[in-house]
Amino acid sequence: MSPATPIRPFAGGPKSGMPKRGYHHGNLRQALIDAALQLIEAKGPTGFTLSEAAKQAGVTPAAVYRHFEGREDLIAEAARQGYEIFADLMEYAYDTGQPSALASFEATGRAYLAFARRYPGHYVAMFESGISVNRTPDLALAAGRASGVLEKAAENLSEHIPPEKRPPAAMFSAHVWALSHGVVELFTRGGVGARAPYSAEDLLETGIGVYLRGLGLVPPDD
Amino acid sequence: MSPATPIRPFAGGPKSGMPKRGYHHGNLRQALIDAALQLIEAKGPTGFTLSEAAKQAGVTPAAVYRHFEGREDLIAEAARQGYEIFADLMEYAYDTGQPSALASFEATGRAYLAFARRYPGHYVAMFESGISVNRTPDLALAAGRASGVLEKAAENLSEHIPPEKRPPAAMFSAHVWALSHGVVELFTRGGVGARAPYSAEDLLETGIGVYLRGLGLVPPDD
DNA sequence: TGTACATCAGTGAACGCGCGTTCACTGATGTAC
DNA sequence: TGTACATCAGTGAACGCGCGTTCACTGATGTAC
Repeated sequence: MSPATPIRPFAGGPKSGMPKRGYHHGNLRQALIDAALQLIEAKGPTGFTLSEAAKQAGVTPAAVYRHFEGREDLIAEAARQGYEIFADLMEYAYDTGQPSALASFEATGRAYLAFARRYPGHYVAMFESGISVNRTPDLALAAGRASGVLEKAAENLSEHIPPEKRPPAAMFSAHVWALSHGVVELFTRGGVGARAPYSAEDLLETGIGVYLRGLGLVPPDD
Repeated sequence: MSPATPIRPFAGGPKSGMPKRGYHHGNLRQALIDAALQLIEAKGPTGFTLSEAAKQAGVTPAAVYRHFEGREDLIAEAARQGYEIFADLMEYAYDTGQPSALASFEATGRAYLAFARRYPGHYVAMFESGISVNRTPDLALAAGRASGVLEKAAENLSEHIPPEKRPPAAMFSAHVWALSHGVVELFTRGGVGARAPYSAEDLLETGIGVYLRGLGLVPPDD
C-alpha cells in the first residue's frame, strides 16, 4: 500500500452479505449514535450536543443531517437501540431462570440493574432524556417489548399466589420496576444515596426478597 | 395616589419586624427563585435559563448577579428550599402518626409522594438537576435533615422486628426511598409508566404494604 | 475494459439565536449631621 | 427639617461562545452502456 493510498475501511466498497457501510466514512450513522451515547453518559442528556457528537465521529455537524432529522432524532435512535438491548438482556435472563417462575423473576430484576450498569448512556437516553416513548412507532415497539418481558415474568410468578390474595400482575411488575428504577437513580452513578453502605445490587436483591416474602412467595423464615 | 406615583410595594420602605425587602424590586431574590422553580417545573432543569428567570421577575439578567453567583447557584438555592420544605412535610407527617411507629412510617412515605406532587419544581431541582448535595454546607445540611426523618421513621419501626431477623434501618429506609423515588419518576408527571392503570399513590401504598408484610410488621392476611 | 453519467455522503461557510457573564453607569433609598 | 453624602440594587450595552440548522458545492463511489 503506497503512502498516497487514501485510508478507507474495506477498500473496494461494501460487498453484499456484509453490513452496509457508508460510502465515505464507513458507517457514520452508527458512529454518531455511539458518540452520542458516550457523550450522554459523560455529560448527561443536557450536556450532549449534536456538534460534539459529529466532531467525535470525525465529521462536520452538517453531515449528521444525512442520517438523522436532527438532534432529537439522534437521541431517540440511541434510546431505541437501548430498549432493544434491554429487552434482549431481560429476555435472556428470564429464559435462564426457567422453568422456575421465581428464578426467572429474580434473574429479570438483576438484569435490569445489570443493564443500567453496563449501558449507562443507553439508560440515560431511555429514562432521563425526556424523549417520549411514543415519538415513533419503532421506539414504542422496542419499549413495549422491554416492559413486556417484565410483565410476563410477573404474571408467571403471580400464578403461584392463591387467586383470592393475588395482586394484579400489572401492579406487581410496576412495584418491581419502580424499586429497580429508584435503586438505579439513587444508588448508582454517584447519585444522592451513593454514600449508603450498601451496593445497588444488594439493595435490589434484598428489597425484592422482602417484597416477595410479603407476597408469600418465599418462606417467611429464610 | 396620583397617577404619576411610581408603583412600589410597601411604599415607605421596609419597617423593622417585616421581612427585609429589596430596595427597588421588593425581594427580588425570592422572586428569582420562584421564577426558576416555575421554569424548572415547566421545562426541566435543562430548559431553565437564568435569562428567562430574570425576565419573568421583570428584571435584567445582570441583576441576578446581585443575589446569586450565577445560574448554578440559583438552582442550588431552589433545591435547598426544597429540602427544607421536604423535611418539614415529612417531619409533620411523622409526628401525625405518633405514637404508632407503623402509622408514622406510612405517613412519612405518603408525605414523600405528596411533596413530589405539590412541589414538582423543587423536586426536579433536588433530584434531577445534577446539583450535588455537597455543593454548600447549607444544602448538605438541609438534605441531611430530610433523609434523617426517613431514617428515624425506619429505625423506629424496625424496633418492632425481632432482633435476629431485623434488617439494618439504613437498608430499610433505602428500600422505601428507592421505591418512592421510582414511583415518582415513572408514574407521575406523564412519565414512562403513566399509562399504567394505577395511580402513583396506589402503587406506593400497596408496594409499601407488601414490603412491610414481608418484614412481618403487618399481619399476613389483611 | 473503458468511458460517461448519476448518485449522494460529507464539506465548509454562513445564518440567526439565546445563552451566561462583565462592566461602568445611574438613580432610588438610607443615613449622618 | 433639610442637605450632603454613601450605599448598592438594578440598568443597558457589549462580549465571546457554541449551538442547531441551511445551503450550494464537491468529489468519491456506483452503474449503465
